[in-house]
Amino acid sequence: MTHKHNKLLKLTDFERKVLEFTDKIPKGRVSTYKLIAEAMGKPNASRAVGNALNKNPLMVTIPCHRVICSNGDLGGFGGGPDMKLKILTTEGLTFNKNHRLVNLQKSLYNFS
DNA sequence: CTATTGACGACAT
DNA sequence: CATGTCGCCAATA
Repeated sequence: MTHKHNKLLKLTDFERKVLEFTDKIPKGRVSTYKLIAEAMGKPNASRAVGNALNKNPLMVTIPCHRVICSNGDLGGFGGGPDMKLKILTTEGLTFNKNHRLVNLQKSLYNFS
């Protein structure tokens, strides 16, 4: 614990904030990299948001699988896109043949 | 300080 | 719809 990996304490403010928002997304709903960036007051940092999530795939308690692309596309995932799809499907969401979330608007969680 | 690297996004083809 | 290009941004080397 002392010299081992305690990533939690190495988080930058930006990363911590991203995880805070992500943690608010309820099961069965999703948000997007873009929306989180906007919620943070940095509307053009969607890419950085994704990178922040990528750095912390170890945070099992935080539902990073519920963050997808603005166009409904799946987006990335540490455990692989197939796993992300499987989890979200289990949570009640549906994706079409083009790996796009069906009825994105309806599933979007509103921050603020 | 500069360069590179991505779980992105908007647009053009 | 699929793919490519370019702009953005924070973290790292």
